[in-house]
Amino acid sequence: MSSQPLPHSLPQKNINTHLIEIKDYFKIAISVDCVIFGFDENELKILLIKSDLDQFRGKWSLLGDIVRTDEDPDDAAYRVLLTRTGIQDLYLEQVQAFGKPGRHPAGRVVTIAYYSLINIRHSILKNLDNELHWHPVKKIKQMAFDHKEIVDACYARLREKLKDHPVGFNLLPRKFSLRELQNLYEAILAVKLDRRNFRKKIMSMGLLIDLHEMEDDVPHRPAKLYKFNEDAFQKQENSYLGIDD
Amino acid sequence: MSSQPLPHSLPQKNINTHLIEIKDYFKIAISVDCVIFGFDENELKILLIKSDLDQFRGKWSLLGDIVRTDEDPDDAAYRVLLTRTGIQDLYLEQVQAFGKPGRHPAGRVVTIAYYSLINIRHSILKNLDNELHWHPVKKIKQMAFDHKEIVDACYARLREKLKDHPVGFNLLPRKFSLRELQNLYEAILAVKLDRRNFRKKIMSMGLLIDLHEMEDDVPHRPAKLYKFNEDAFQKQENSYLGIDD
DNA sequence: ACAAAAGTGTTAGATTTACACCCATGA
DNA sequence: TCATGGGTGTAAATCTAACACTTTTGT
Repeated sequence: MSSQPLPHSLPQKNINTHLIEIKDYFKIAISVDCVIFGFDENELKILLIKSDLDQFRGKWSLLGDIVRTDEDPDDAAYRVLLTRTGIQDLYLEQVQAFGKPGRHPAGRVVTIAYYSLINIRHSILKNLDNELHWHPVKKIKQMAFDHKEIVDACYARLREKLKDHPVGFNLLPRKFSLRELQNLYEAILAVKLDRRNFRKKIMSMGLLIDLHEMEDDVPHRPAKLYKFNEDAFQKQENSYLGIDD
Repeated sequence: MSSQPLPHSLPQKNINTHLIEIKDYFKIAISVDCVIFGFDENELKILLIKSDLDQFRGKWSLLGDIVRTDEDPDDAAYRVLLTRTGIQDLYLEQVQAFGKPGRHPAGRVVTIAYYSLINIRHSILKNLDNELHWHPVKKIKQMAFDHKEIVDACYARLREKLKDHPVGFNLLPRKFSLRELQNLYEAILAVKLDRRNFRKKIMSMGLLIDLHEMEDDVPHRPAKLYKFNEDAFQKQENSYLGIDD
């Protein structure tokens, strides 16, 4: 917060004000890295791949790729996700860029981190992808590159998001019980929730459609099944933004 | 959310798993752009510069620069801020990357957006920077490049941040009255706040130190002056993270 | 004395939390 | 019939929101 004398040489040219030659700066590559969250066996998991780089042999890394010369980074992230999971329409959100020099041994690579929420059951992981595995988030200790830091940032973002926005549905199958939804919230937020209060809160959001179906093959009283009310959700988003209404 | 058959050609190589040649991808430049917030005349303002690029002649743009080949993007943002405002220690937070192809006329430039909070009075804007101006956020309609979009994203982030974190102090002088602080909150959140409730809430945070000084030269009853309690704030942050305590 | 903003408590309403019993199913 | 989790309501506590008068200063 302290004032400082200005350096003597102010920049006379600037990328936003003058058309300067930027070809000398084309020394940095851009990649995307995806933290793909899934929910299985009451645990929040992320999809990782084994790195073959010497420096990181045996360590796990995120799924990512170089952004092509004419590609929108968002599209690159969607491409990685489609290629690896086979899922086309999924929840994807950019988190932030990571660009410390030295973070990638192949050269200067600035990566843009995304997180994605998918239903594990919908993903088609090919056999040849036997280096792909779902890891419980809680158990991930170290990773290749700065990917642990990226995972931490994405997980923190997901937690914050979930507190205010109903994104959790993207991690569940189309039909789910309130218990499954609560397990999901408890796994992500790492807290225990009161069952009655949770149900009241979820129901008051008005985003569930009662399917009038029951669980099957459970060794106890079966639970009712619901689906997410996409239309009601869209309407809420719009009125929140002052578009509708 | 629908499943799709996998494309036939899975990538056999990947930037995170194999050491691939990335020199062919060195076609993209990285820049940083800073949304510098200041608070003056009870308005939230941002520091902008006139663009001289033909395409954007007369339009306002953010302060930014190319990230140097061996430079951490965070450092590049600090560099831009120091160079332009003369302020060394300031609040800076990365928001996200913007990288649509075609967003910059000089070529493919992916920019990392930051926002910064400064005390306008501490900034030293040099005379030769007569193209630099403070603009009320509310009045900014269009800008050069995709900078309006960047400003919107940074302003949204600031609003969210302010709801839970006491970052507003960075915009005020060291000594301030509760009225000034309330004006700041009202300007950023674009709401009217109840004076008594606001004071109660702020006081309950325990982050103000009563300086036992009064305003001067005001044509009405002078207000007490406070300063931000940096130590108490740090202690709170630490205990929240489970470090201390 | 007047204008202008500072300072200060209380009450109603809304939200959040804590908590215990009966029910439906499969084994 | 037993074990397991499903389903449900109420009361206390906390937080939020609404609201008006007196005080201090400069003019």
